Amino acid sequence: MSKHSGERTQQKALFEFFRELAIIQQLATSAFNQCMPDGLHISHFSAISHLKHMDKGETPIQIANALQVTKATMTHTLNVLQKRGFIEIIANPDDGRSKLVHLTKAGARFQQKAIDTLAPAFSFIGRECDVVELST
Amino acid sequence: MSKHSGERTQQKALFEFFRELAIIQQLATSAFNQCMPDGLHISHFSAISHLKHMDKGETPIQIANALQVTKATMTHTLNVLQKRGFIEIIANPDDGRSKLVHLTKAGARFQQKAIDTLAPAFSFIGRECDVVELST
DNA sequence: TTGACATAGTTAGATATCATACTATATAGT
DNA sequence: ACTATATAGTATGATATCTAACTATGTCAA
Repeated sequence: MSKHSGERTQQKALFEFFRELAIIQQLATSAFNQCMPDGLHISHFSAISHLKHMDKGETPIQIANALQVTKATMTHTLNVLQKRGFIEIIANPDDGRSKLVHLTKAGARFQQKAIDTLAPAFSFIGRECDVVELST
Repeated sequence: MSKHSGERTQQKALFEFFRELAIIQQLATSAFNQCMPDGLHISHFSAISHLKHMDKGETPIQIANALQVTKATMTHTLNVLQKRGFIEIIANPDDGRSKLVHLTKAGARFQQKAIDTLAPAFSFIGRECDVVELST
């Protein structure tokens, strides 16, 4: 096989890999979204989950980077969460340009509620695959 | 460790797995989209790529199922592609409710152009990982 | 100190996607 | 044959996301 046809084969494999990745992720996203309580989206859950892990307030930019979305998108997401009362946004005392986002008690309750709602839908994965090893 | 805490650990691992999956997919999608020629989106590339693999005309529903999007979304995607002249949509002779989608020469050219544009941006993966084995 | 550049966040406009409701055609059971 | 149900596709309205442009604040170098 020529070097060129090998590269083409590899290209094809790459594209198919990413296509499969997109499909799996879309299926998971769809399933998540359909289970999300109160008409919220997985992006809201992700932001709140990130905040819960962090415990200390994070800047919108930090959250955007962690979740790999643009800062404009994060502005939008945080507005929704603030209107719902799931987060508090205050000025960042260390940087006049910036803000700090904190999870509220209601936000933490929502996160737990979402997990409880989602878990049954995904429990089949736990039955099929033993992924406990993945967590340390 | 109690059965319950084991389940919770597993839950956490699952959520983190899907979060990572979403981030990787979002990075890949973003990179794809930034490289897409003519201001098109990866969804257009995916649909065209699917048609190219199929060679025979497919119904919108078949394409939607293959790419895991809703039929409403596929209607939208196909409208864009049709306006660009990348596909032809005809009535399905076997089913009065349905249609058949065919790739045009221009559509095939676009697909090749997209691959040529995308390949350099993703070639680093080929250098880092030997994924040739994945393709059969 | 001040001016150039960098960074945080917002705003505006575009688009992809979804859920829902609708039309038209097909299929199956009586 | 007729009616009920299912399926293919479209239309509508909502939302999440993106890019680009903008404001405000911080940083650094001359």
